[in-house]
This record gives sequence, structure tokens and C-alpha cells, in this order.
Amino acid sequence: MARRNDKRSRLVTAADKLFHEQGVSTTTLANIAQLADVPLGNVYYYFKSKESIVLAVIDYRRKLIQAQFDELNGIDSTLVRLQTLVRQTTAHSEQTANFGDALGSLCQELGKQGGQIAAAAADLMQEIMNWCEKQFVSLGKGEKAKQLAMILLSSLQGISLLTLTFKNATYTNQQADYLVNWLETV
Amino acid sequence: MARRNDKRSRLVTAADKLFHEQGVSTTTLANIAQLADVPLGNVYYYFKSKESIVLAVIDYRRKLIQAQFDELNGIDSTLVRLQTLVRQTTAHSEQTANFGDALGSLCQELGKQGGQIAAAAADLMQEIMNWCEKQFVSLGKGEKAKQLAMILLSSLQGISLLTLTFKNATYTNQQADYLVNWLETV
DNA sequence: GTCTATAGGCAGATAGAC
DNA sequence: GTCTATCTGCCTATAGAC
Repeated sequence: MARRNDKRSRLVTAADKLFHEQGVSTTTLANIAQLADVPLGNVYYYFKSKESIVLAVIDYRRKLIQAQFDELNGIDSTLVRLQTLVRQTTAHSEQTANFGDALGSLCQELGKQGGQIAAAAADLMQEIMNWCEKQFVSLGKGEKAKQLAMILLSSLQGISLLTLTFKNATYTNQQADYLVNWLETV
Repeated sequence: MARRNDKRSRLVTAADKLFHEQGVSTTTLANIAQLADVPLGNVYYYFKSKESIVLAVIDYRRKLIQAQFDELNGIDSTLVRLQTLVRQTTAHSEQTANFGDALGSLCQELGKQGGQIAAAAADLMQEIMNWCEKQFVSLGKGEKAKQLAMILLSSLQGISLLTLTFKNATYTNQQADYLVNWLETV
């Protein structure tokens, strides 16, 4: 059972990395199996199709984001909590310059295809949106909280795309500075 | 010669549509040929590879954007010029909800692969960035013009992604309202 | 549970008749 | 210039030995 989970999780993290770096459709099961050091045919013992691997990756992403929120929720000040979320994006700005934002890429690629997979990725983005909205409510923004969450999230996603496009991590870092200030004036 | 250009341009517009709706890597030459009503084998008389079709599509996108800027440049007020750019995004908000932003999708998908194609798509995004920066300079924003262009463009790209993700054109429309006001307070 | 071998299909690209 | 037929290789998925 330990070994089963071990191979399964190795496949998921390998798929997550490759989906982020190359995109879902250009990543083959052979790529994933090789990176996870699992024989190709064995992949189908753990996942019945490529689609189910994508779902497992989205679930893995959900856990990563949940852990991030658990950490953020430990911060007393709501303003600092939001500012820390923004600051955290700069930690991977080099990775963003090379491959973009992992969730944003998934939503962009899968969103067009529609179906169950797109919905699963959208759910995850919605969770982030909800968390942000909750923070703005906590800041007393009331009815404006939803729109503020939309502005913040779209700014973060947009700058990730520009950072990837221009292959320049500085964009993410500058935007983070701007947004940290913006949060204080909102 | 007329026929040559006719088939060629039919292939380019078909590819442009399919790349936008399905993504580049999932679109096959057979898909493009069928939509353009050109036999599959004949595609290679006009393009030596799929990659060269992608480059032609980016070039086609460049002309579309150039035409858009030609129109915008006819507007006297710089502020109204920028506001019109923002308002224009709402014209395709339904399409955005289904397939995202055409150029943004290209940059997202191709950006990871790197190489000549990614650079061509980035060039196009840079042209938009430059145009926006020029407007902010014209508004007397001086050194801040570059950052303001970045903020505007990332907001537009980010909201396109969220509009696609949540399959809701309202996001684009609300963000346009917000940005039109923001432009006045900047 | 694990892995090899391979089926079956479709992709990009080419050859060559017309 | 145009189009049919096809090559070659890779991809997802399965069969079945161990």
C-alpha cells in the first residue's frame, strides 16, 4: 500500500511538473512515466486514462493551495494576509518567467475544452477567488469585496502571463510592489 | 496569384480560428485544411510546416491589431483613446468566455515552448504594450507610463483568463467599467 | 501488483500523378 | 498549382506473462 501510494504520487507530481512546463496536451504519458520512473504500461494500474491524471493533478494543486491558505490564515492582520499572498508570487517569479502560472495555464488550456476537467480547474480558481473575497469582507469592503477580489486575482494572473510572454521576472516583482501599495489605498 | 492568396488566406483564417478555439497543439493540419476547404496535401504547397502556419497566424493577428490601433489613433482625446481600447474588449466578451483572448492564449501556450514562435507572439504583445505606454506618455505620466501600461495590459489579460475560467462574460464587462474609471483617476 | 510488448489510430510530412 | 495516396513515427490504451 505504501508502494502503491508512492508510485501514484510520483506520477502525479511528475505530471504536475510537466503539465506546467510543457502544457497538458503536449505532455505524453511516456513523458510522465519516464520522469516518475514508472514503466509506461504500469501507469494504467493507477489511472484509467490521461484525463484521470489531469484530475489527480488538479486535486494535487488544490492541496498545495489549501496549505498556502492555511499558512496565510495564521497571519493576524487581514491586510498583511493579502499582502503576503501577493508577495508570495515573487518567490516563483523565475519559474513564472519560464512557464507561467501553473493554475492559470491549466485554466487557459483546459477552459477551452470544457467538460469535467475544465470545471475542476475552475473550481480551484474559484476557491482562491472566494478566499480573497473573504479577506476584503473582513476589511469591511462589503458589497465591493467581490469586485476587489476579481481585480486582485486578474492582476496576478495577468502579470503572470506578461512575465511568461516577456520572459522577465521583473514584471512580477514590480506588479507585486504595486499591488501591495494598492491594497493599502483600497 | 489571386487564387494562391485566396487559399493561403483561407488557411490562415481557419488556423487562427481553430488555434483560438482549441489551442495550437490540439489543432491538426487536417482540421485546418477541412475548415478552409483545402485538401490536406495541398497545405504544404502554401506552408512548409505547421510551425510556419503558426507564424502566419501571428502575422495575421498583427495586422488585425494594427488596424485596431489605426482606428484608435483617429480619436482626439488620449484618455478616450485608452478608454475605447478597454471598451472594445467587451465586444467579444462572449467569445472570451468560451475561448479566452486570442493573443493571450497564444502567448500562454507558445511562451512555454520558447524559440522563434514564442518570440513572434511576444513581439505582438510588446507592440500593444508600447502603444499603451505611448498613450500614458501623451497623458504626461512620464516615467510612470511604462508601469501604467503594464498594469492596464495585465488587468485586461487577467480578466480574459478569469472570464474564460468561469465562463461568464460579465467579468470582462465589469472589469471594463472599473478600468474606464481607473483611467480617469490615474 | 508489476511490467513487456504491442495493438490501433492518428499526427505531420512527402511522393508523385495530373 | 492541385490533389490523392501513403509513409513514418508517436500517442493512448490494452493484453497478458510474471
